[in-house]
This record gives sequence, C-alpha cells and structure tokens, in this order.
Amino acid sequence: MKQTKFFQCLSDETRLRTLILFEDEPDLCVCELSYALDMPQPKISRHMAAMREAGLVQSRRHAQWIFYFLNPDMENWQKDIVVAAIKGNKSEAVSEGDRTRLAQMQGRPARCT
Amino acid sequence: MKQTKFFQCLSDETRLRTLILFEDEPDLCVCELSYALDMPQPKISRHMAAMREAGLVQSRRHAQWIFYFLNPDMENWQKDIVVAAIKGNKSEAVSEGDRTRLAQMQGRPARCT
DNA sequence: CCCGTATATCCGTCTTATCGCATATTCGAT
DNA sequence: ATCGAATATGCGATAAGACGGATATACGGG
Repeated sequence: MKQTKFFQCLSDETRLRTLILFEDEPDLCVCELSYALDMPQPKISRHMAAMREAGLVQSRRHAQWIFYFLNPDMENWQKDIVVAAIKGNKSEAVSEGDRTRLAQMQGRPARCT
Repeated sequence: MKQTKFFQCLSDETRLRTLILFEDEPDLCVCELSYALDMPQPKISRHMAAMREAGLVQSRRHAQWIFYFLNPDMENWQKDIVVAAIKGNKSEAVSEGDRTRLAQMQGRPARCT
C-alpha cells in the first residue's frame, strides 16, 4: 500500500516545514532550505531525497544548485492532502520563522526563467 | 508541531485500513476490525488506542464492546485529509478484502440506536 | 587542471515503532 | 461469585527512522 509511504513522508517536522515553504516559493534549493530551517545541509538533502522518492517533490539541476519543487504529477487526492496540510500548518510559529529567515537570506541563487 | 503526530498515525497500513472501513460503517468495535483485517485483537487494540490519542477517532463503550468512530471534532484540515486519504485508498485490493470479510462476519454485536 | 561551492551519500549510534505473546481488566450472564 | 467474551496492557525482541559528522561527487570559474 503506497499511501503509507506518502503519509510517512508527511509525518516528519522537517519535511513538513519544507512543504510549507513551497506554498510561497515555486522552487527552492538545498542551501535555501538549509538556511530557512536553520539545519545542516546533509540533513536537508536526505529529507528531500526521501520526499522525492515518495513522489512529493521533483528536482531540477541548474548549475551547481538542485532545485526542488512540488511534484505537479501527484494524484488528486495527494494534492488535496498537501493543500490541507499547508492550511493546517501555515500559521505555526516555526513556519513563520522559516519564512522570515528565508526572506532575510543574502545571495540566493538566481532562477533561470 | 502536532501535525506530525496526525500524519504519523496515517502512515501505518493497519490504521489506514481501519480508516477506510469507517467510510461505510458509522462505528466498529475491536472484534469487528480484528475480523475484517484478519489481525490479532491486541494489535488492533493498540492501533486504535494510537488513533484515539492522535485525535482521529473516539470510542464509546456499549456493554462489553468498545465502539470506535471517526472523531467528529477534528479540525477542518484534518477532516479534509481523512476524506482525501479514503478517496485515495478506497479501491485498493486490501481494502476491498477488508470490506468483503466484514460483510461476511457472523454474530456482529447489535448497535444501540 | 585545480579550487571553492553545492549537493549527496556513507557509517555508526540512538531513538522510536511495531510486533507477538502472555496476562490483566471489564462487563454481562448464569 | 464465577465464567466467558471483549478489550487493554506489559514485556522483550526486532526493525525502521533520524541524526551528526566525515567524505564523496558534481559543477562553474579562474
């Protein structure tokens, strides 16, 4: 039953916090997430790998950065859940802190539109 | 962050399968769940305790049976997620099997309306 | 070709979940 | 009071997750 892997992915605070950030940002690289959540880079990298394997996000390489973004090909019920999860989590203090830190980050990599 | 506990509760196949059954049945006791999922009673009991602690279900005693039912006081984002989870899980083969077994169960306890 | 930056992975450890099985508790009926 | 059915809990074993820290890999620039 593959749903369990999907939910297991959402059951970790670090991963949930990255997910919230994707509501405002179309994509984020590991160093941005690492800065926003104030966590070591390998930790973020491992969590994002888990999210990719669970089908929650996809990644795209641009120069030395790897940008992660919400998987647009999720099934509808999964999209519904992500939306609801963000809704239930958005106003948490930690999430506000993450957004604030990200907004203050210097030297964020440029996006290629 | 309390969302993690909620999702962690949904990340187990046994718990997910009980949840699906609640779409058709307003409430179910442990022996019914145990029969439907074909799993030992202590296992089900412990899982339902976990779901109660996470706020997903509530329980009501009636004679020697304890009936579990979806918690009507969940927050809206949680209800949305439960609905979506059921939607994404309903047509799984295991879930079909659970429903079939439950329908064939003999001597199910009577409900007090 | 070498270096610095960004990212991924390996390894050992610690915590947490889950399980089976045995046993305790609770209830209704005799 | 005792018994059987239904449920909950205690315990030890096993497995899975998450972590920090070190290291490997990939990329662009000089």
